[in-house]
Amino acid sequence: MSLTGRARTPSGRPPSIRDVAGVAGVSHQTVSRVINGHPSVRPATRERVEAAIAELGFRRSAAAHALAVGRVRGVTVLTSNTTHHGYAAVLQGVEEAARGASFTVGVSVLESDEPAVVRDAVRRAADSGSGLVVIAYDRPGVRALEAVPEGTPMVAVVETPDGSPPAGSPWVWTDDRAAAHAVTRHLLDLGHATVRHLALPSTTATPDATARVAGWREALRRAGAPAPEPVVAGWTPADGYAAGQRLARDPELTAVLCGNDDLALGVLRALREAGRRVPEDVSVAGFDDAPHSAFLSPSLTTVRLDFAGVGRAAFALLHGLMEQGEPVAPHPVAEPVLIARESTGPAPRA
Amino acid sequence: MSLTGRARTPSGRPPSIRDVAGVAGVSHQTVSRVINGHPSVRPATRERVEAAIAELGFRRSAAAHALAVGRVRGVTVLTSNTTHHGYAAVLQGVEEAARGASFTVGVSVLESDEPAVVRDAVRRAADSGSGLVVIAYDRPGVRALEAVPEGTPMVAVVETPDGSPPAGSPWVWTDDRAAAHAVTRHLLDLGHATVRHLALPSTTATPDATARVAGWREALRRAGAPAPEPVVAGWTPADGYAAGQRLARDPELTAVLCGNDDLALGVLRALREAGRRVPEDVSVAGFDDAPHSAFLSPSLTTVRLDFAGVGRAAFALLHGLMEQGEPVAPHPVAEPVLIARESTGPAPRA
DNA sequence: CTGAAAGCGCTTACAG
DNA sequence: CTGAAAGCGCTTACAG
Repeated sequence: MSLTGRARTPSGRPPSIRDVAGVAGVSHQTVSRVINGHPSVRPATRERVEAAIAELGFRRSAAAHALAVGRVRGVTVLTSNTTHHGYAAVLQGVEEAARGASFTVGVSVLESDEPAVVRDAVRRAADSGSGLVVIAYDRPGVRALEAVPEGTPMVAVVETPDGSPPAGSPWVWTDDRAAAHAVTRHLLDLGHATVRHLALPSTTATPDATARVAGWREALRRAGAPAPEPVVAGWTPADGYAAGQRLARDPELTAVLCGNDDLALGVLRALREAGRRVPEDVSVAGFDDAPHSAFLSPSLTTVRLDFAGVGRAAFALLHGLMEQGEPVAPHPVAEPVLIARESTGPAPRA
Repeated sequence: MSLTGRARTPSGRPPSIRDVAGVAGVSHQTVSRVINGHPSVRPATRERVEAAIAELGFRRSAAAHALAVGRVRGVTVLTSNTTHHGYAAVLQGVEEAARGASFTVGVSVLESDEPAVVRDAVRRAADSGSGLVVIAYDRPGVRALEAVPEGTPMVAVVETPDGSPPAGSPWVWTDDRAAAHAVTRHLLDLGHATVRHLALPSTTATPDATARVAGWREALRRAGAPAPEPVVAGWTPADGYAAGQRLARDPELTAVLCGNDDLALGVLRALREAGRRVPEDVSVAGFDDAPHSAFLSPSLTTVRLDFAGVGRAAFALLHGLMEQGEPVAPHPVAEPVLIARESTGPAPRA
């Protein structure tokens, strides 16, 4: 028996349950019972079968299993992106949990929110017979959510849990609203008259529908501070840099909350180039606590979000859906936590 | 016919080629010919079949197809990590190319280089019947490479193309050696007496086996510069920070080449805290040109590596292997290019 | 507790 | 150019 590959029968193909049955002196049906942990198999029989399995290096054919049962022990993640911190960390969490459950994990990226593109991706994912985790942090994701055929086991990773979840399809989210509220509050407490917001692209027509924008606006309202229009920037450091250059021209600007840490990184650079010191002249806060944020100069005030936890929770829910056929109690996800660092400070005196 | 889900036959299950055959008035075998683009089908027949396919919303069962042909139109990426820039970008490239070829993409992470862990992951990936792309930038990846059963279509993404590739399993790489040589040369040309190197963890027992270390050392040797021991740091900003704190104590230090941009980011922070200015006192260079590197302060001198291109090339090779059964000419991957920015400058005068 | 039969939805020769 | 038969490797009732 080879240490690495699957053993081969004399005929050259990998051993099937029939080969195992032959060696163990039972029917292939009994072999099926053993590999599925069916209770009614005599211990002695079970042992003979297990010995034969080990001897032949038998491994169940995933394809045959899938064909027979009509479903696959796998999850595919539908997402518009695999490299931005939040997305990548959710994917990481899903993979980790799926691996623990011996589930296969697939990835399918949504290149745009065009109906044809989204429909195709969703179809292919659903056709594979696996369960779905769709990351609906953006337009393509939200569209994909809507395109998932009924009956497909799915869990959605969303920013805001409003609207109504498709029947039987649970949602997982971090409390971005509370998080945004907390950072904004932190800035206000430092004496800033108001806080500008550099927003991520919205999932909907109205930017206010996103939890981050809503939390920020609410904190402003409660404090009686003016609420300037949020500016939609993008996702990347380059986007933050571009938006930051515009913001830097505003002499009133003393505090800005960015939709994620990458935007904040770009803003930091733009402000420095414009000769505005952080945090002496302008305070900058991010969102997510990406791995590099603690090491920037100045280090970045942000709010830590447990994206990997979200991914693990999403898988746990999906697993419940697929194995028990019933929704399960959601896995707990860590609360967002404010991480105050060097990039925020007292408002400059007027 | 539903716009989203697969249509259902009256019996409640998705339509099979037999259902299509019934509607088109042909045998299911002819339907199979049509969906596989077999040439010998009368145009009129083909049209009838295609109409029936559209009418029923037929989609071939991936499981049945896989069972019949013994292989799956899919690729699974074996990797120790999915979030670090290089790994994430390779994955992104593979996914992009695979999607274009209607291949499924799976991800399996290697949690450690323990034989049992690696063997398990490789087995499961191979069992799925898909082709394999293994990212062998580190120990777990290299171990996985060795554990792939013969006969499994595979392509390896490696740092250095030495040793011997498993028969019929092509390699893809960027020329890290030349890249490291170029950055080191850049630093030497700026008048630095020598260049320290903060290395990524090695894939082997001897750090010199890695292309980046080799290129750096060669540039030093050619210039007749002393070659201080490389220090193995890790992968993350936190690792770079820790190593940077130690380096910062060395009064001789004027130039450091980091194994990647994340390490460099941490080093930048450590140097600043130690009161050593970049680039006036110490020049710092990275490797990879990660998305944030241009926006740091100072912006980071680095070398751009086309990881996504590597991923696309890896898939192209695998695709050739799986469809033509023969190795194919490698897809071109962009040459590394030196990006000189603010973090490197003339050596300070002694 | 165990086995013989039928079926999951395709493809691969083999006829014609 | 098209169809009837057998098979891919499992699971799901149904008997006993």
